[in-house]
Amino acid sequence: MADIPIFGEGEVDAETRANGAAGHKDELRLWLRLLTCTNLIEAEIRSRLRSRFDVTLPRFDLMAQLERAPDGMTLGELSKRMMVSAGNVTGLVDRLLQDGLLERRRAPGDRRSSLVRLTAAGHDSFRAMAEAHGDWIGDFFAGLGDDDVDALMALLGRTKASVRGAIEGQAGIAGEGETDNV
Amino acid sequence: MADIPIFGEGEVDAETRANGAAGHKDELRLWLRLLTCTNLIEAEIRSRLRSRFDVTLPRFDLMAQLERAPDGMTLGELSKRMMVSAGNVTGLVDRLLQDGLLERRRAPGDRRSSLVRLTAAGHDSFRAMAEAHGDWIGDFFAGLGDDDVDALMALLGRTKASVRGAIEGQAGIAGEGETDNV
DNA sequence: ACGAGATATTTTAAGCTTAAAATAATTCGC
DNA sequence: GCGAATTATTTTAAGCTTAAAATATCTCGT
Repeated sequence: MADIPIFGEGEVDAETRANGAAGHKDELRLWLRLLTCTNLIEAEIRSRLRSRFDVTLPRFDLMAQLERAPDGMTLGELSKRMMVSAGNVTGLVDRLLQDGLLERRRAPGDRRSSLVRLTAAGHDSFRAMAEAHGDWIGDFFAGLGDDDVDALMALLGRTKASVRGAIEGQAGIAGEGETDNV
Repeated sequence: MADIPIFGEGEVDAETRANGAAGHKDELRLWLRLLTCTNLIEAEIRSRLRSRFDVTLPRFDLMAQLERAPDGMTLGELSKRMMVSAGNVTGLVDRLLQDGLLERRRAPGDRRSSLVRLTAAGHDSFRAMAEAHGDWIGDFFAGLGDDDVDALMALLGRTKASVRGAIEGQAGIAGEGETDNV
């Protein structure tokens, strides 16, 4: 098997070869474009955070989660919200503690877990970064009109739902109750 | 400075606080949604590649670049196309060589660089993965109609242009000649 | 109160990633 | 040809990331 095309669809050969047998060419191109957009933005944010604030993106993300939780948050909750592993959070928190941006205390009712929150320094530091970050994002999307932004939001909302459907309900459990938090 | 709101825009307070002073709320939400979609898909691909093919996503990406270059490609070219650092490619190539999926030879006219390409085993291995990969992508976007896919492609195209404009031409060099390769 | 299972976190091992410094080879101007 | 600047790659140091195993604690049924 191999050399003989099963379906004849015009210029299938070269395209299908990079594709697998089924016809997912458009979706594949869409995925690559989505990935390119995200990587482009993410790399630039990463680079600016590093050069202008000497901070990594994961650290910024963690601080962003904490900024609206004045009473602190458990590592487990951070892990869930950031969609990263628990071990990852352990390391990030360690390093932020060393930098004096976070403080940690035992959780009141549960000796297994602890709460972390921003220190005053951490809060100030984050506020400065967040302001710049917001401006950068504004600039990145400045070439889109309000209607484009709305349309993209809607389409990405459908995309997210489609992906979640494909991942979770392999057999079709549709109306997920998950709070969207993004 | 700080406590006194400069503009009064209704429910500004809570929103602006997470936002910086300017009004980038919608763009910020758009960015987070874009990021969520991409992360969702990427994490699932990563997980399936690992569990079903025992391969990492960077390795898969590298092999994908090589698949259409039967005569091989330099590490520098791989670095450019994959949009990762040169040192990164060095390590990936090393590991793929060890696994027998790549072969390496000196570049004909330039003793600084070398060419790598897929071995027969690497090619076979990639083809199997690429077929599954294409199917997964098809499933992830199955909830979108053809019109949605087209609309997304177009909007993401504009987004990419907007971001590149914001990054490169800080002062406005618009019509970049770059081949898009994605 | 006991123990089984669940939950929160840490540790470990391996790999990915980058920026910056180090090597090595090429190109180009003169 | 010589040397300076450029280019290709590797090395290094630091941090990010994950899955899986290990700890510690909690919850619940009985």
